[in-house]
Amino acid sequence: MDATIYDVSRLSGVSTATVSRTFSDPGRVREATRRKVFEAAEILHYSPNAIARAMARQRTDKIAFLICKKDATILDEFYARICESIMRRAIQSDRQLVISTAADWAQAASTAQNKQVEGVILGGSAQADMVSEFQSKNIAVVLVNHRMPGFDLPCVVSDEYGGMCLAVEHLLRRGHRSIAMIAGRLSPYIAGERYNAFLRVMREHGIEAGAGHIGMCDPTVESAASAARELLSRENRPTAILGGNDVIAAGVLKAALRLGLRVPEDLAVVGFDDSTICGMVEPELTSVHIDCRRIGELGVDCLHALLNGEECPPVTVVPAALRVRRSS
Amino acid sequence: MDATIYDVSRLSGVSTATVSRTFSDPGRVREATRRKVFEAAEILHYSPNAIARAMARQRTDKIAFLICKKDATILDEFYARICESIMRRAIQSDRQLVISTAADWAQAASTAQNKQVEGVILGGSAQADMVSEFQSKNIAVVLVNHRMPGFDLPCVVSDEYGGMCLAVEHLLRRGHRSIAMIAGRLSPYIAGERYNAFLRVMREHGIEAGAGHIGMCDPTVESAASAARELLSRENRPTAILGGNDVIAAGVLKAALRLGLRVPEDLAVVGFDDSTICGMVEPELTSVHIDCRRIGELGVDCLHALLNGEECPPVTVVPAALRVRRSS
DNA sequence: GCTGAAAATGTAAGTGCTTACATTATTGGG
DNA sequence: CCCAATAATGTAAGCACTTACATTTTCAGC
Repeated sequence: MDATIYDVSRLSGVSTATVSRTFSDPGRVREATRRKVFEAAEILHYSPNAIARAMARQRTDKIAFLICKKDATILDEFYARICESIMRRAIQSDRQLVISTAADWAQAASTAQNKQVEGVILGGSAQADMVSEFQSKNIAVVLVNHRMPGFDLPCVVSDEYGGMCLAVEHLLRRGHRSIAMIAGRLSPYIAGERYNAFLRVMREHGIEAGAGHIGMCDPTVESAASAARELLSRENRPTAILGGNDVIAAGVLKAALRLGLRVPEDLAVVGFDDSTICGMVEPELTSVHIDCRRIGELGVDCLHALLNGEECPPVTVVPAALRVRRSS
Repeated sequence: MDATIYDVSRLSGVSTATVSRTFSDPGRVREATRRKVFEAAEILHYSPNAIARAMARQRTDKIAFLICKKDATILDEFYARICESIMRRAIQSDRQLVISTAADWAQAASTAQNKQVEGVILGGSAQADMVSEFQSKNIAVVLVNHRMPGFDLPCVVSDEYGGMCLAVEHLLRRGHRSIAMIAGRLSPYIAGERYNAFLRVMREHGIEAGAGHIGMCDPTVESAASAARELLSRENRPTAILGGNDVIAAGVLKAALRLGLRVPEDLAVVGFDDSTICGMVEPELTSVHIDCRRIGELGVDCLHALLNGEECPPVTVVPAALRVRRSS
């Protein structure tokens, strides 16, 4: 049905090899020949068949972005941003991108196994067996927003620790002494970093933060709101609350408003991720900005390097920044 | 490097044809043979090479979801939801999914041309030349959340018109007479449907809605807020405002709160899309729920039908529903 | 105009699977 | 126990490219 390289070869009067070269390495054929070939191709509506090319070349130039369902989806703005950025960068690097959710991890793995994918970027907390499966299939793996000690995988993460430090220091500078934190059920790695940073900065300033300063909730506004209500109805309630992410912070805001507290006068609220939510709520949320774009780009770059046998730093940390808004 | 069908053939003592059948149509080989083959495959870590299979079969079982950048991204929760759903359904239908943004429309097209993709689902307002290009390449096209009169393409859309009717009727029932609408720069099709529905229902109730009842803004909270401020500072300000989507509604909410208006007592606000924003803001937003999940599923099903040469309804309308919350 | 190196092109053997067609094995009646 | 139908398997020709290697052209320098 579609024209093949043979058709073009015949019409243009050159060999199939030359046609092939004309398309994959135009510099190697003489100007005049090239023109003849393109002309014939035009007439026949020919365009190279990527499948056949992949077959002959033994490479697909295809990479995948896998999001682990447990703590992440494309529905999370956070991962959506990373995804966007990966898409863009993949295109720049002349690679096709396949996106998949780990729900179909089996499928993802088989896609990969079937040699359709040369490397994968794993977002969210990947599982060990996944990773080793990929490795055994000789598929390059890069971790994004996650780390797996023990596995020798390049990873690019945001500076969760530093980000949290910024947030806490900001609140301390504003005079807050009684600061609480409400953690959602984020991935262990992320949660750990933030938690440790919180504790350390507090301690550095001579404040011992105990269990009374830590709330826990599901990653929904309502759950966060009730956790906040709980914290805020205690004897000496905190004057500032750090949300594990912006959704949680929004929940805190809600709880505060319902309790008649003014934000930021009576209670300062700080979120994490700097998602669009921050601008939606009233007052706007101060939040720790994560450079998702950069994370995605660097993820692709790492994979690219790996696939080209180049060096690639084992850990890349993308700096976080604090976006101060009206809620603090 | 990887084991091929030949290796398995040799080790198991059957022909390559039988090995092939064992994997692609196990029912056609005898139990005993099948076992032998699987055993050999296990030992050799063999798994079929999808590229080669695609080459031989002349089909890839691959479809694409293309989002048109102009008025949509994966960053829009709306499209993210559709995307998720398409992913899921594609997997169920044993099809691989490629996702792409129309920014790289050229690339998307070439991917498709190269015969890697048998059909595409176009999200957002597709362009005519795109579509005809696909059609000329004999690639099946399904439109999602959009319609293109003149092109004979199956499309699945949400009942924008009906959804808006629900919203307006709800407000009228609540006693509102002076209802305004703030439209963002949505795609012409969507905006049109909603606008017409608004006007019709108003007129049906004997209210002539003129330019004074229509605001326009960019699709950002701030822009929406200032548009709302403008409407609300007029002589006889509206008692209810319909946002073109939830972001806009959130902006309206902000403007109202800043002007000291109570919601819903002084002003009712209704959004569109029923995104997570609705739950984030205070008070929670009443919004028209769009069944993104269903849209995605039906999109895939349509494409599936098309590819199998089956019948497929030219237009599928997914009903919308009103989620009443505290803001109205 | 001749020569040899470099550039351009051609030849043909893969790449790993599917499948039409040919061949062989199985089996239920008679 | 044989036969024909049917099931199971085998043979080998694609599928549309790439590329190592062989051959031919080109052309600068003499």
